[in-house]
Amino acid sequence: MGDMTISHPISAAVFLMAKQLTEKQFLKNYNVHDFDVPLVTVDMAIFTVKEGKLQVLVVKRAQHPAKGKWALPGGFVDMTLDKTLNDTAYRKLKEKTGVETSYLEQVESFGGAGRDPRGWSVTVAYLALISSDDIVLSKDESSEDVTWVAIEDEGEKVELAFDHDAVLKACHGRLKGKVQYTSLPVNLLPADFTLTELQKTFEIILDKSVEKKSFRRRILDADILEETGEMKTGSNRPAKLYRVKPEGESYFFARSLEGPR
Amino acid sequence: MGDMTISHPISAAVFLMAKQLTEKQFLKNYNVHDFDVPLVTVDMAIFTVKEGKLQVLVVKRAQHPAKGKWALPGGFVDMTLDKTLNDTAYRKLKEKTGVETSYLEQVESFGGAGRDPRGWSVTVAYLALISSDDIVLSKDESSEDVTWVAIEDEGEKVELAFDHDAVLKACHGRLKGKVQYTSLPVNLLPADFTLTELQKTFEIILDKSVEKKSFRRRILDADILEETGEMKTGSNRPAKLYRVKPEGESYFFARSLEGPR
DNA sequence: AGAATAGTGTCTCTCAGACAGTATAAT
DNA sequence: ATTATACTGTCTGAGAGACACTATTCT
Repeated sequence: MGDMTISHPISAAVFLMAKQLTEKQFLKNYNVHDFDVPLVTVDMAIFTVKEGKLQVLVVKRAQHPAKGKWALPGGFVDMTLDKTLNDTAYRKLKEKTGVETSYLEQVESFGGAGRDPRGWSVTVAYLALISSDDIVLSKDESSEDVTWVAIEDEGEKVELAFDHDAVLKACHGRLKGKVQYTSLPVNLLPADFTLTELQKTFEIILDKSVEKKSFRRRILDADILEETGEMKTGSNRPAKLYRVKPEGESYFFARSLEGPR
Repeated sequence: MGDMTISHPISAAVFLMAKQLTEKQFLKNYNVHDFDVPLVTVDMAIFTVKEGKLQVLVVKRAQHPAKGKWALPGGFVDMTLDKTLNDTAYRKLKEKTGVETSYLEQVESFGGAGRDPRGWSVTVAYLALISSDDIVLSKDESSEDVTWVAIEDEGEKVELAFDHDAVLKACHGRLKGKVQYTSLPVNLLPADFTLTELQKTFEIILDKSVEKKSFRRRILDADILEETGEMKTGSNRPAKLYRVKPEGESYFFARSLEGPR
């Protein structure tokens, strides 16, 4: 394809013409390719709790750049498929995990000249939470491998391509922060769960223990769960099963968990 | 970060070649303009408190598209001037207000096919807080007018171009949300201020009154301010002047302001 | 002196932490 | 019966709200 780029940032001709045109005429003459523009991607930190650990999904890149390196799943906005950035995020989530519905939240955008060797680029980072039950990992032509890696608190283990260490850190930070004063972790569990399971999930993310009575009081008083009527057996005393009430997935508490005195 | 998706937008030729190339060769052949890419802009909600009201800076667009309409200040990332998105934001803030340092926070990115008539576009929204003392408004060739408009809570008055109503709403929402549990409003005041002035600022943003004693206890116990030693005279009893300690500008409280019982 | 604004004393209320106690299952 | 897990009772303490009180300046 011929390179018709005019150097940064706007051609003088186009600029001057713009002045006396109607909007319609202006748009007719407007061509994105007259500019140097950043690349735009969406990258995701898809978290789950598995084997008692908070884990994040990474893919091994099958293609340049950073071929063979681990990275957060993501990709270019597809201007034909995606009406919004959220669409891109949902599409990527679906492609990698098969999951349709789960908690999705935009975290932060990273942009700069140095973060991708292809040039000035912007990535919009998303955070996704899914139950490890729901997942069937699947790779596509862009990744030669997909796997979960545990987040060992302070210093994630696998080294990631591009600036994905920073992206992951931002997403992990957001998750940890919000767990202090929201009910977010309900989105990491299957539809029905016990209070002990929920508490364990909080503890894993916060990487500290939570006092049982306070926890139950807090969650139950918030009135965001309802009993399913079923019990979970298998351990010793059976435990009540709960499910999230509609709208209960992102309750905000007025007070943060404070941790031990 | 991006994998090379085959479908639109990449040319099949480039894609096939990529497969057996080294990264160096790949990058040599890589050209941003082979793709249809979104436009990327930064837009800002610059807030200040003036005349007892929370106000936001808007500019009247001097050029297409949306010529003659009010909009949030912003513009394209300048790939030569800006090393990161934050640089773009700082540059825009400086251009419009002359302010160098103030509180700046990335809020959310908005992307979609319909939000700008020039095509699929992404804007990274930033929130800035400045003291109304520091400002000298200045327009440039992109705006024919610049002004402050009061945010009349629930339903901002001036109608904004593009989807800037939504962008402003997101920024305003973030501000209001964080004022519940942070010390953010200190960034809206001049360097030295009294506790009453600070309280008033909180009240203006929250659009509700705050109890005096609780407020002073909360702020003082947080240990984020220091006395300047000076007093502010002019009203009746003089008031102690305080300034923000280093690192005190974004203190997080463990409990939210709760409002009247 | 009276008005206005700055600043304090102190009570109540809510909710998190602590921790011991009770309940119900598996073995 | 013992053990393991689920669940509760109830005390303490931190910090927010309420509101009356004192302090210092102005007119």
